[in-house]
Amino acid sequence: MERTLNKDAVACIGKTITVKGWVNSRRDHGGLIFIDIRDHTGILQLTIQPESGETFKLAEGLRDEFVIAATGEVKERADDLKNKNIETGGIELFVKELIILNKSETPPIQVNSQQTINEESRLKYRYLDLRRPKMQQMLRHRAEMYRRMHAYMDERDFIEVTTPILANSSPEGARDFLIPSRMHPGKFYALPQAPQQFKQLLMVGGVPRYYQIAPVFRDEDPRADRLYGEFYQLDIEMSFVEDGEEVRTLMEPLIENLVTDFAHKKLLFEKTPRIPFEEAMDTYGSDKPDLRYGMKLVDLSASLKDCGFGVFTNAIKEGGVVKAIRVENGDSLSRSQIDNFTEKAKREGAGGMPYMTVENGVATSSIAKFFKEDELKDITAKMEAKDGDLIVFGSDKRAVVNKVLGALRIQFANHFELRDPNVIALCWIVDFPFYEWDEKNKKIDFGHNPFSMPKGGLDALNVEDKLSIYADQYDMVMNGYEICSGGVRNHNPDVLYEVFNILGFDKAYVEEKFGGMLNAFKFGAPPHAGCAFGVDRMLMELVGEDNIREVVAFPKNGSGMDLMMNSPTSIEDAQLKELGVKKI
RNA sequence: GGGCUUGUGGUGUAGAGGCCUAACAUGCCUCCCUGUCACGGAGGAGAUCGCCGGUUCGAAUCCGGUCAAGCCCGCCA
Repeated sequence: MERTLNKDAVACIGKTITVKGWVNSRRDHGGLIFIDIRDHTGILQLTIQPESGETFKLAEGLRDEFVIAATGEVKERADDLKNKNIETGGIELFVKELIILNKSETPPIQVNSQQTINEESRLKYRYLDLRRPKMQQMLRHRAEMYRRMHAYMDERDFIEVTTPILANSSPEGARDFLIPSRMHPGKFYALPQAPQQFKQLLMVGGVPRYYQIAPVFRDEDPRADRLYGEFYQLDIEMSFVEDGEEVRTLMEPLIENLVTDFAHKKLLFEKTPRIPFEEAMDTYGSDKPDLRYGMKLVDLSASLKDCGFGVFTNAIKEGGVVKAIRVENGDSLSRSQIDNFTEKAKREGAGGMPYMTVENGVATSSIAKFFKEDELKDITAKMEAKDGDLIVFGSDKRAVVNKVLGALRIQFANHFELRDPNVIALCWIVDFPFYEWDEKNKKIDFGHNPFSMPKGGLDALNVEDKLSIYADQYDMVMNGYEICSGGVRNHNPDVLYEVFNILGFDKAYVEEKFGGMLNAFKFGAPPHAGCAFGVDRMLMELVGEDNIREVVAFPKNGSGMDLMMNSPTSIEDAQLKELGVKKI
C-alpha cells in the first residue's frame, strides 16, 4: 500500500493505494456511494459499496470539504462507465478503509462550483478560494515563473542577495510604511519602496551581478493592475555597465521566453522594439502603449492651420497642435456611444471630441462645412481612412492632445476588442527626459529618477535647454502595462551634485539628503546599471487576468484591508507606549 | 480627496411603484434510490431586499443621506 496523488492513481490499476484530500462532491445512490476526492492534482472517484460495512456508514456521513484518507484497490472502469471529461475518468478506487481526518462546516463559498463568486467573499475565505483548481494552477504558475527567473539569473552569474526590510524612509516617490523604533523612541524605520540604494551599495561592495525577487512596499491607492501595500520585483543590478542597452539585451530573452515557453503566447515582434519616450507620447499618447493595435496619433496641424474651424486654428495659433486617430469601422458607433467617448475625452481635459466619418472616400461630418474640399481630402489621405472609418480629433497644447487621444485610443480598442489575448507586444521605452516642465509650479523638475545617469554625463548637463537632456533610463512595456523600469545609475558624485545644482539645490542639500549613498560613491563606485520587473503585473498579463489580485495568494482589498486576517488592527496602549508612539 | 457602477436567503442572480405573503439556480436539512460523475426524485428550512430618513393610500422598486465593494481620476516605478 502506498500513498498516491489523485492524478497518479491512473498508473496504479490493480494496486492498493491510499489517497488523501477533500470531498469535492458526494453522489449517494442509496446502495452505492461515489465520492469525488480532490487534491491539487485533480479529482478521483471513490466507489463505496455496502459490503464495506463500517466504511459505507462512514461514507454516508461525508459532506463537502471533509478531509479524508481512503485506501482501496484501483480498478479500471468498464468502457461504458468511463468519464472522458476528467483525467482519472477511466479508473476508480474501490474503498476498503475510510478515515475522516477532519470535518468541515458547510462552506460559505462553494469550492466545487463554476459560479463567479463575489471577490469580497473570496478574499474573506481565501483558504477556500485557493482550493479551487484555477487558483491552485495560478499558485503553481507563479512558482514556475519564479523558478525560471532564478535559473536564468543563476546561469548568468548573478547572485541573490537579500536586502533589509527594515530600511529608511526615502525622500522620493511613494508614501512610506513606517515602523516605530522601540530602541530609539521618535525614530522610524521604513519598509523599502525598492531595494534601490542597497543594490547600488552592493555594486560599490564589489558584487558585480546582483538579483533578488524582492518584496517592496508602497502606501498608495491600488488599481486593477496595482496591488495595495506590497508586491514583488525581480530586481537586478550589474557593474561596469555604462549603456542601458546592455541591460536590455541581457534581460529581454528572459521575458520573451516567458511569453512563448511559459505562457504559450505569441510575441508580436520578433525583435523587441526600442521607442524613445517622446515618440511614444507623440504616436500613442502614452509612455506605456499597447502595441497590439494601431490607431496611431497623426499630426494634422500643417494641413489645418488655415482651415475655417476656429477651435483648430486657435489651438495651433497658441502653439498647440491638431491631431487625430482613425477608428476602423468607427461609424458603427451610435450617437450615445459617441457621447460616452466624448465624456471620456472631456474627463481627460479635452473641450470636446470633434469627429468625422468617411463616406465615398472622403471625410465628412457636421463640422465638415468649416473645411475646404482639399483639406478634407488631405485629412482622409493622411489618416489613410477608408469608408466606414471614424476620425477623432484633438486640438490643444501638445501634451493635452496626446493625453486625450491616448486615453481614447485605449477606450476605442476596448470597445472594438482589438486586444488579442493570445498575443504579447513587448517594447522598451527609452530616452526619458531628465528634466520636465512643471506646469503647476512653473519651473523645471526631475522627470523621473534623479539618480539615473544623464546621457552624455557631466558635459551633457551644460546645454542651454535643460529640457533637452535625456536620462539613460528605460521601461519595458507589455501589452500596455509597464512591467519593468531601470536605468544606468549616476555613480559619479560630481555629476550628482550638478544634476541637483541645475534645480537650485546646493552641495550641502545633496549631502544631507543622500549622504549615505554619496559617501559610498566617493570610494570607488563602479559604473553600474540595472532594472526591476514587476513580477505580479507581468504574471497577470501572461496568464491573461485583468486583475492583479487574481495572481496573488493573499492580496489586500481596495481599502488596504486583509478581510481574512482582519488587518490592519488596533494596538494596545501599552504596546504603543513601549514604541514611543502617541495615540491620535 | 473626486467621478462612475453595484448592494435582494449561505452563494450567484431575477424582480424597476400595487401582480411580492419576494422568484429562480445552487448550497443546506429529511426521506427514497446499486453506476453516478455539477447523479436523480419527493418534501422542508432559510431574506426585516446594505443602513437611516423622505415622497406615496401603498416602496425591494422613486428621492435624499449614509455605509460598503469594484472600476477610474488624483496619487503611484
